[in-house]
Amino acid sequence: MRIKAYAERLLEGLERIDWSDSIKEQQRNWIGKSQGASVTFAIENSTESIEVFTTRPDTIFGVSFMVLAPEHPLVNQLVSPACKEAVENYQREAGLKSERDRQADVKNITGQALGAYAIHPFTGERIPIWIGDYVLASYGTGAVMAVPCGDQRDYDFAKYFDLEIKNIFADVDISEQAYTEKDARISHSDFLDGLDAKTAMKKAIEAIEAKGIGKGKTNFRLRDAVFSRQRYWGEPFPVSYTNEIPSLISDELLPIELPEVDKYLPTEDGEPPLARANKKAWNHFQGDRMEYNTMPGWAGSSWYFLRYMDPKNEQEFVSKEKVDYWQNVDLYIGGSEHATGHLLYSRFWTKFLYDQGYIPFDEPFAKLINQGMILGKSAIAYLDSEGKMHSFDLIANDVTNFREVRILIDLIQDDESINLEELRKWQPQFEDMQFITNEHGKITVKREVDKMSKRWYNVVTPDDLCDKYGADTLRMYEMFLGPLEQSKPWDTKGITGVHGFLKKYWRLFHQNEQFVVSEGEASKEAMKYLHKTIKRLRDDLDRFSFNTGVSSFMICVNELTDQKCNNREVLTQLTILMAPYAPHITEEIWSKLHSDNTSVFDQTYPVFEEQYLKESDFEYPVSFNGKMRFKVSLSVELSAKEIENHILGLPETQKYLEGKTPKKIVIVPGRIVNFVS
RNA sequence: GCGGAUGUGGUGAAAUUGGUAGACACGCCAGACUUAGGAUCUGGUGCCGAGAGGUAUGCGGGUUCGAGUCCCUCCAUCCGCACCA
Repeated sequence: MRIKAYAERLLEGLERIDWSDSIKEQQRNWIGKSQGASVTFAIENSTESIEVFTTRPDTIFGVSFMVLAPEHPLVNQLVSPACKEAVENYQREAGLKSERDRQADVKNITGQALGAYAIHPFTGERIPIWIGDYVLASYGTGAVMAVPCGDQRDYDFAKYFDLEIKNIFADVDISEQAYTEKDARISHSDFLDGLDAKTAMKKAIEAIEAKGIGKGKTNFRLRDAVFSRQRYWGEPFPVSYTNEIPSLISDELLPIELPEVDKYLPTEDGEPPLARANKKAWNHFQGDRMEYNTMPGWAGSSWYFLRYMDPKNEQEFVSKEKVDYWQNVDLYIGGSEHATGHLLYSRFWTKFLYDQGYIPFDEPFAKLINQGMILGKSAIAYLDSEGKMHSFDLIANDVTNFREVRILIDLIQDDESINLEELRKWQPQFEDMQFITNEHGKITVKREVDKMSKRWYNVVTPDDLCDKYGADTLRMYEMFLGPLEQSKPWDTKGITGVHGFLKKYWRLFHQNEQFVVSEGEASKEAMKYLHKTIKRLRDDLDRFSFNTGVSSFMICVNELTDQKCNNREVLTQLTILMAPYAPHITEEIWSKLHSDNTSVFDQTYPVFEEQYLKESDFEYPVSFNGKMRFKVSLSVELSAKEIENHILGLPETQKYLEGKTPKKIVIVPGRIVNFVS
């Protein structure tokens, strides 16, 4: 999949979508755009040449050697007879290491001279060519022009192998390390002398292009992706082979379904699992054999949302009409772990389909919210070298000589100690374990927050809570925990608060276990709180602030309880308002409010009306030098001058002014009063 | 190393455009009703202080009548990428 061809547009599109900075930045990093130039270096006594990519063409006069990746295709041709053996040894060693290992082992500088020389395009100087595994075959051209004065890795390499380090920066000391800033003037560089980096870069590229040895170029870190997997679970390709020549299965036979196999494992001779299927196992078999590879996970995830618009369409993945109507996804809620996988591929596919004219948009998800993960609290116990378990509180300041072992969190009691009886039964290794207990005879554990995972024994399931408190309580508690985007450890300590709230809501409708609501007009106060709540919830919902939404309901129910309000109209509106948050209890209440078999979910959602909130007075906080001292309730009708006069006349004001005349009086009607002295 | 995010009570957190810091809960304290409470209700609860008051949003500075919020420096924690030329 040539995702690289879309690199520039995948970057540009980020400007137009409402995603978090962190995800956008992750995608930018992953795409890894760098601008510079490609330069071709001729090779002494050879018709071959080496192309390099550099982001610092301005430093071309600082080149004192070149480094190729050990796998570079020219290495074998260029190596001198004298260096041949050493080079081959080096290549073999580098080949043994995986790319990951090579990248992990950064500090270890290795390399080998080829005994060949390139020619500097401007100075004509001989430049020794080396190989080194700090140069990656898969990035750029797999070769670099080394400028030790301006690049720390080149500098380290040069120091280690005692290669020349030219200083081409004016007034910069490079005796200890390379100078990687771009703010020095260029020197010892012929036509670039005296220029700043930016100008020099432009001029260097012009010179390189004029000489016909290269051009300005943009490089991307992003790599093209293989679109096949040697796994069972994945969409099968509609492809068959005759004499190993592939051909497409015709449309009317689609879809090709996964065939049954005896095992989901590769065959003995290394073919993918689908090779296990016999002819009859395929719903349509053609040619000598079917394609054995399946598609990767992101094949379907990249565009499934389009299919949702038109799931029964047998002719197209989505009809023009439907996709024109629905357009792209307005809001996508998903985990940030998909930042450089699904979320990038999906953008790529969408752009491709847009280019092909199938869909009218080129970004799949207009707004993205990353919900935080609910984390688990692992319990860690400590074993000494003899296998005895020590209470954590005894050894907390030094655990270096202990081995950590994770304990099933169900065995941890409220005081952070292990239920030892249960522990012995849990796993055989603990059956005869000896314990070094604390003064209470207990073994405490250390708690650590991790992703929930079976291997950490820190998984909690919501089932018990659901049994105990009901689904509504659990649902609202999850919302109440904190901001949607924030990760947090699962902690059920506060769940009784939400449960109590729902009971309090229930009690608004009941007296002595009888359902009682009053008819007639609601009080002004009750309507005010109802509409305050409607407004708050509307704003909270706009911000996806579910935690404050739940608290808005609590405030409202507390207030209505205090007012002893059981007015039918007010409680009906509140119930509709709360239905999305606590669907079960509100539907139950609804059925008590209405005997006509309607559902609370079919009702019109309450709309905020300003008129109920009109206040005649505002309680002004009166501050002196920014410190709030007292409050005074005044009509909202008053002008700033009238407020000032009234407040100046108050005895408290005179007390805090201590007889002085204030330098300045700041009055913001409807907000604050501040005296500056 | 580069980039992103987050730092507020004992705890989870709130404060939407700079305008009463700590809403709403948990926990804790005191009380009521109870044989009992993991039920319900009332009051209190940032810290220091008997009080008046002082002080407080990671540290330090700045802008402002006024800063959790804006600007600068630093620190800590978490996450992503990392020999990318």
